[in-house]
Amino acid sequence: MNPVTFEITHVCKQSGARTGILHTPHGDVETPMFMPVGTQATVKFLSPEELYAMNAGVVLANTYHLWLRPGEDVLREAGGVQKFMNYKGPMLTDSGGFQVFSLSDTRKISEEGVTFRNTLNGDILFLSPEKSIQIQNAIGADIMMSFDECIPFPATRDYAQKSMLRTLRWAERGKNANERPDEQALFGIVQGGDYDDLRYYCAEKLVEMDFPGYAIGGTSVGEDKETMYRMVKWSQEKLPVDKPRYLMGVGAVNDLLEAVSLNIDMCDCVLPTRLARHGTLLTSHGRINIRKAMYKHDFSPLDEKCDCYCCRNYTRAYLNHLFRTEEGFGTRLLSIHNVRFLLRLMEDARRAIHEDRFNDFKQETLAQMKFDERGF
RNA sequence: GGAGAAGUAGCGAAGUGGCUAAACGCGUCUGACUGUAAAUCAGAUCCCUCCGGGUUCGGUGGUUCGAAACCGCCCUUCUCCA
Repeated sequence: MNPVTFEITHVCKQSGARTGILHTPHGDVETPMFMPVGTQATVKFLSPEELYAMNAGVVLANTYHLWLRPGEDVLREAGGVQKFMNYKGPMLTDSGGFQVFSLSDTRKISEEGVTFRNTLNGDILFLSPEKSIQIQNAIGADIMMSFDECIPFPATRDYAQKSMLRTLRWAERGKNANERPDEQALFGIVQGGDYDDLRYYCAEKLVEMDFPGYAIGGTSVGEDKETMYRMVKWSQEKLPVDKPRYLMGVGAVNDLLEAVSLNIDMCDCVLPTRLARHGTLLTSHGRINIRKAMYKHDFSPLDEKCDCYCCRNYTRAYLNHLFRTEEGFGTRLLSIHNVRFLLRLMEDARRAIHEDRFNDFKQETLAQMKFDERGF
């Protein structure tokens, strides 16, 4: 019995994009959706109450980082990450696969797994598919991810193939290692770089293993938009229609809308919270940096169309002041706004799909945001 | 009134003869950020500019091939003593 199941509720007649419901042990969430990232068992600067208030749904946590601190023993004692951080909604853990990419300076990959140099204290660490699942079982999120290798772009065909085949073997090993299959669902991850046949092959092999959901990895690692969308398109073509599709690490507005067009149901990204910490906010007219002098005397809300706590109560001038004085409240307010902004974008996307007008919605939204050539 | 110390770019502060248009910090301005080693990082910040050029280190007059730096005078500030 799969702990996580998916049902499609509508397919847009105009675009083919779909809405659905993801059923999890911690509640149902509507798709397509955006998932905020809480790497170290906290979405930086946001409380669980704030996440509920903005209808956050699924929240991510990270296997590698929680393994280092506080350690799997603490997570077990706590009764899982949800109890630990007091988040009552569904959660998902990334496997540490992204750290194979992002910590590439300090790691070595072998068939057995990946050796990391602990960036905190220099210790040698070893993460394997089995170990990743063991830790993810301790963390206890509703959805676990296969331990994969997220390869850089560009990568040679030879390397992309070898890595993808190894990621497939790791997926099989991870699946066999899951000790809580009735409580925690494990998703497979499609890799294969920028090579169509590798993407197809990987997806087909994963489907043979029969996962309750499938992710697309190895994107948004520095490639251009066209390449990224191509990789997503290839990756999802061979996936079963009735299983959730998760595009990993994508959160720019235009990318999210493109992902929905490509039948993606779930996306996650650190972008809204990171941008917030750096003073950049998302609005229906594009990105702006609140530190700019032009906002010093601007007593309008961040985004007049936004329904978030920040926009309902505070002005650009006040946020400008909070950022210039480095007051942490400003970081919290912008984080609330940016996360809510993307959640609402997806709510609007779902509504447009139900109304069979997603293509129109996408076009209108992007036009309003005045994208430059590089994108949002 | 006497003794001493100091005046460097928006601010603070290095620099005591050429490698100095002048370190560094702050401030200011730009840009970046996509499964978080990121409340971070990169660039700019005397003026005009494409190469390049033009004016600077309280003021002024000197010394020198060459001065922010050495000398004289002046102005200003600070500390201590009366």
